[in-house]
Amino acid sequence: MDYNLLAERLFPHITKTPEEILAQYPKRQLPEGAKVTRMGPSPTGFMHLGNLYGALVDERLAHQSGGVFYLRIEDTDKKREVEGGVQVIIDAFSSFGLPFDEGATLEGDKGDYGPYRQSQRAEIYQTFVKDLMKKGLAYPCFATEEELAQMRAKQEERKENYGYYGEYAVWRDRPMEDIEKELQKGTPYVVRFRSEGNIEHKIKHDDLIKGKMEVTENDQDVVILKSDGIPTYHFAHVVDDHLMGTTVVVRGEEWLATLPVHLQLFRAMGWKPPKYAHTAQLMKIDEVTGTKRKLSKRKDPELALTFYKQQGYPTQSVLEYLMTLLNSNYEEWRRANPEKPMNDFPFSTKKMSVSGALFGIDKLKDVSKNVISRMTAKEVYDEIAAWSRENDPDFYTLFTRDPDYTQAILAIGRGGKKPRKDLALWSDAKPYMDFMFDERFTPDYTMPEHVSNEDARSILTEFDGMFSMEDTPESFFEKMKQIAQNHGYATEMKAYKQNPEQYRGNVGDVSMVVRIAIAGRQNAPDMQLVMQILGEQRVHERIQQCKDALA
RNA sequence: GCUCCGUUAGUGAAGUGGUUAACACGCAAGAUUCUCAUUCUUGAAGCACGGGUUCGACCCCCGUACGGAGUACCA
Repeated sequence: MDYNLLAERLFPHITKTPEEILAQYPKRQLPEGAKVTRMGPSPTGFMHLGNLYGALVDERLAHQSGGVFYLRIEDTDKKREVEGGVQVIIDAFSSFGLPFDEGATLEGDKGDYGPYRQSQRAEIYQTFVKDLMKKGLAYPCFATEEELAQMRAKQEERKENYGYYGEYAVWRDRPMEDIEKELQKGTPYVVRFRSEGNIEHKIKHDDLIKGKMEVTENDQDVVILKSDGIPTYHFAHVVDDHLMGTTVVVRGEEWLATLPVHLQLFRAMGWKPPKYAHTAQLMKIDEVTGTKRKLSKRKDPELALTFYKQQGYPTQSVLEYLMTLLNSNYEEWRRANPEKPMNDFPFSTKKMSVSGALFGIDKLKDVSKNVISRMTAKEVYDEIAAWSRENDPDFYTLFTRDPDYTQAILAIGRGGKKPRKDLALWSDAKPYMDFMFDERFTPDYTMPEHVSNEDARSILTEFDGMFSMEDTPESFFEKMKQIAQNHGYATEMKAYKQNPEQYRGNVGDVSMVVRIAIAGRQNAPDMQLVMQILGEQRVHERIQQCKDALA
């Protein structure tokens, strides 16, 4: 068999040599130890947490080492490609603030190692395939889908390993005449790699996350070029990551199974493989079976990145939470350094979980409360405004009507050592503060159990006469005590608890009556501040409204 | 079927050949606060199972079970 002849017969249009292409991708000039990572999503129109999870690892590894983080669009499967898919990818990452140094952008490519869309690299891949073929390491395969299915069925029946290998690799050593005959007929064909691997052999692999392990050598003649002339992931990965100078490949552990194929291809090409970091699968609890399982794009649309934006999770919260999943010592670091930017954290793949990570909403919310509590009122205001504009236009109108007013509300209990942590999502803002807007003020005037409506009215009347915008929290509470005393309520909690029968209630009840009148509910932030923000007029109005309702 | 990976409280997770097996979320109780939100204290709850190696194993080895992934002209 003349392999040169075969290669020329199949790839007459490929005139470049591998050397010429290699020359276009010079070694990157980077400082010692700098890592080059890449994000390689497919434009399927769907981005999920797993993508972000991996991207965060990529981004941290690169930028922490002074390296490069780039975006490569892996659009080798036309069937799954979705219109606007690239836009979805770029939007998703930019909204989470993960900056790519180079790669595909909406305006085209940025950087010297492109093109960064695999669909535009057909000639490059084919050049290397042709070269492989000349060396007898690749061959065309004309097996049809039906033939492959039959092969599989036979293997199942015989309880043999599935796949295209050994005696099943029927096109592996066909004479040129057979090939020529199929070509004449115009039969579609793929190109397969000629594997010399043996499943009796084990390969040692040291994974950045999983550590040392042994995998079985690959004996399958995998497809490297599909019938449309576009490579499979396996081949594109090897060619691109070599040419583009990737030093660390971060990908999901589902790729572990094909690692032997990739290692084999690197070897055949005469290239040094990158380091690999296989991340644990992001899991969820299946609602039906109650068991853990890999999150699925089809079944779990709620795990799309867009879901979290719609629900109103701050992007920073999602990132912080993912970081806690990624590196278990992150939380500890965050407690010690509450003010530092996340990127100051020394991220390490060694601290990553080797088993699955289950995404938990409760934990996310906890992280989010802390994240939001660290923001200023202005920042929170801007975020809620942006969120509600998209997702709750009615509330947006109210919320932004008087920015100073709204921000004053948001400023209550903010800053200081023990900040309030009322908000986990931007959507929490509405129930938290809606009583501050007259349009949304829907009071529930149910008084505490042992406070009669008459008492309540009397308390309110007295308070109405005493209230002053000049009050401080201290003077306000003094007034509460005074009213309590005048009505036979205990002024001290302790005194009341010791002898509850001696009082009609306690100062807490008095405050509660005022709170219910002003806020229309039993829990609200600091009343004195709330009243200052509402203004004298509305305080009086609300007290009157409550008294009327109780009459 | 075959290959590979995994298994520490409800969840995430640290960790070591000899420990009272961290920590966080959640849960429960209590304290503080006029309510709530905070904050603090305390509590319940764990090394999948069976062998072996060893003076000693959660940790090392071998099985079993369970879970996951892959086994495509998808990535």
